[in-house]
Amino acid sequence: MTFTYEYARPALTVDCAVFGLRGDDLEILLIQRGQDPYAGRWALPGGFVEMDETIEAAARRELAEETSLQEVYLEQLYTFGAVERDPRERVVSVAWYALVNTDEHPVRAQTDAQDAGWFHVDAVPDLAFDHRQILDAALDRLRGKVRYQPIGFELLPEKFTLRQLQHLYEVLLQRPLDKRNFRKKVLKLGFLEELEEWERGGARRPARLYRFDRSKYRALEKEGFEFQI
Amino acid sequence: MTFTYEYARPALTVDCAVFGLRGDDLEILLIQRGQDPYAGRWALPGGFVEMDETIEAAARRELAEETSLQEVYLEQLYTFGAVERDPRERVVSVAWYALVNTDEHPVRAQTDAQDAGWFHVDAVPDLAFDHRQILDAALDRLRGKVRYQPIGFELLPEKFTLRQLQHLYEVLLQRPLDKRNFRKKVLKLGFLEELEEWERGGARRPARLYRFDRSKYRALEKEGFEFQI
DNA sequence: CCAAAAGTGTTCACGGTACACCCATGC
DNA sequence: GCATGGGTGTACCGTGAACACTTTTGG
Repeated sequence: MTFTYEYARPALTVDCAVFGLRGDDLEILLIQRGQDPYAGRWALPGGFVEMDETIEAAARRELAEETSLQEVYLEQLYTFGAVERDPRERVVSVAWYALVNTDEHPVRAQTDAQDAGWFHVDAVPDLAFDHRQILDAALDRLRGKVRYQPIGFELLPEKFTLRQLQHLYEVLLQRPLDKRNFRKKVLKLGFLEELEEWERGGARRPARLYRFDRSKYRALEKEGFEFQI
Repeated sequence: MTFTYEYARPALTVDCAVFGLRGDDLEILLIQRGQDPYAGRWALPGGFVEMDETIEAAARRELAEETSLQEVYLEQLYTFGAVERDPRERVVSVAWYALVNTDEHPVRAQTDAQDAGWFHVDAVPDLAFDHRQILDAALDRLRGKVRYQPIGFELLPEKFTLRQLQHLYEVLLQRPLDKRNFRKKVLKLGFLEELEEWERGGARRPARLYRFDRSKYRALEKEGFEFQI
């Protein structure tokens, strides 16, 4: 079956830059392409938009198909439409970025992908298409947005220590933060729920666990409150 | 001539939310559609992306064709891809917003459009498609971005008074600003060039003119400087 | 000389930053 | 008991906010 139109149309795809925090590193999820063009090359997960799904649904479907990720934080980044960005034909791609907690979201290679894996964002191999450019745009967006929107929590487990949260900001902002000032500031914001639970397993004093309270955040937001880290 | 593909493809369009400052008001440029669907309805200027142009080029071309605007500040906003957003068939639209100085950019209706006109952003008629949603997203973006990026100058003439600049921020942020504090702050930023020229024609004391110094701004930006209003 | 907007400084409160030590736990 | 990271408070400085009068011009 084929489809015929009066005017030529670009193909429409989605691509996803998926970020995760692993130990001390900010990592990006890549798949190794199984088919031409760029067979064998690493690339962002993505694929064609179907006619009966929104573009966001297409992004989620491709993530699930290629990497088995589900229910991640996903936000539209930018649409890339250079004429020659795909060597086969004109392809316009709506890029998204996703944030996942690598503990709660294990990843495995699926259809279309030979392999899938996490790479330190500073040690990414040559990528297919213009995916390097997409990745850079996603990193810029993430680093800018994390300072005034509570998206960093998406990279952490549901319950986390203040040390983990501080470390996350240090990795994203690429500068050290003062422990006492960070704690004061973030607790004063008023949307962290202090739990009666403590970290386990380390050879040291266990740290208290906190949880991001979305409803409290939304309430504060409505009152015109703004934060900045 | 027709074009045939193995898989169905959405049509791809661009739509532009063009903002201008007119007197005391923030206005949006609309065209009145000459053809179905929504013939006679007001809409954002826009149209189909051609195969040999980038999506940004498509946005600029449509603006020129429908409203005769050229060389405006243009930035990608968001891509709208709801399945039923166009009653004819599946159409995905890359939305852009533009900022123009209404004095230096007169507007007139061109091809496809019966008419073109400026509307106060709080008095916009029913719009075609999902253009109301696009306009709201553009307004949010503009109001957010103007606070920490020097895009407001795009709405003013090249030479402007501090009064005009303050007024611009008051209109965009929808709150009054203190004259003395505003002047102190904005002059201290260091990227306004104080001219030896003065306003003309008013029945009052003429105000000094200033100019936004882009190269000075870029230099400050490189040093890690950030502003916030 | 009158109306209208231009232009200008100081005080105060708050938040950001710098900075060092004791405490609790596991081994 | 010792190593490791958890947890805490204070002093200073710079920025943001509040606030009112004099000056200049055109008519």
